[in-house]
Amino acid sequence: MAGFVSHFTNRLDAKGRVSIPASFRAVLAKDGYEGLYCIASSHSAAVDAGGNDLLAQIQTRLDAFAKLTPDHDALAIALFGASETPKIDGDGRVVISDMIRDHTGITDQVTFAGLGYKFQIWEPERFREHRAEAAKRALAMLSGQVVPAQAQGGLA
Amino acid sequence: MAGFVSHFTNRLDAKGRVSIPASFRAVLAKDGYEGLYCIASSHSAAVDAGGNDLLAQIQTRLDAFAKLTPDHDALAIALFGASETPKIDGDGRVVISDMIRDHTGITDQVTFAGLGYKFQIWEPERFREHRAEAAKRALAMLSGQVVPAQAQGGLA
DNA sequence: TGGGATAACATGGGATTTCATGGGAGGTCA
DNA sequence: TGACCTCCCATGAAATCCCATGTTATCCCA
Repeated sequence: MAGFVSHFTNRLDAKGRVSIPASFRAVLAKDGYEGLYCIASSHSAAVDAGGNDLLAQIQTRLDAFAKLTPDHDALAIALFGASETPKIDGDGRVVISDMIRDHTGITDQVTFAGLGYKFQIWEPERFREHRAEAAKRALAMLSGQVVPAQAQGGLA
Repeated sequence: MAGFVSHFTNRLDAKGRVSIPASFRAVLAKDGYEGLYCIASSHSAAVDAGGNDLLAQIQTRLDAFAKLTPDHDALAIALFGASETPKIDGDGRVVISDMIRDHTGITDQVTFAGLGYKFQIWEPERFREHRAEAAKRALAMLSGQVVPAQAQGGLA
């Protein structure tokens, strides 16, 4: 399975719910995580979302520090404090929380963008801009003008 | 399960009680600990809280020193002396003790912040400040500017 | 290959449950 | 006897469940 692929835009209803794209739900089901794990992206107006795979990435970052130390506490607050685990209802929908609205600027529509091991939640217009920008960078990278950074880059 | 995730702010009632967020109660129930284990954080104006998982971490710290030694005694007094095990009532509430008020500055509202294996109890305003600070540190840590301390580092 | 039958899916809304919060009554300890 | 602590019930708001509907994509058979 290719993971979370492609992008979709769905409407928010009067109760603040959106349908998660069916293909993304299928990936989540295979991953085995109950519900959805969401965390505000530290470097863009998007929210990262996924299941156990995404959670494992974050846990790995935390495990580099010993528990009960100031470093571990600070990192855990920064990561888990900016996280949420909304439930997915029987129809495959989640409610968009205030935290997500604030961080993304979402009002009445939501764009879901697949990134393989996770997907992102965007306000549609901002996603369009971000995507155009990303396309430029991708072109530069694929043409060899940018050298891959060593692992240890920022989260996500 | 991701453990204690996200953060919530609840109001203290006239009797000094607060509701523990339902999602945190669910984690505690799964953990199997009866009640709640609380210990003042040694490095911030917060109180660490959790169940068996937190208790095990503390025990591990203690086990690094041989029993019957002055070091072990001192650490045990420091740790357990700053601890409490408040009861959780039938509605999922606990009474905020004087020790917690003194250590956190809580007056009429309480913020619960998830850190995975434990959660912290904060005075809302102090939590906001601490979180902003933690976000900065996290960025530095994740970008590799801070070297992870080896497990077994000081309790700080 | 065309086109109708079927299934999947996003969306809307009513009904129900959960949850945080407030307050009363009985019990306990000093 | 009075302050405090449990246990229990009440309530309003918010979250969740469940069913309905229209539209689009998929399937199937001639």
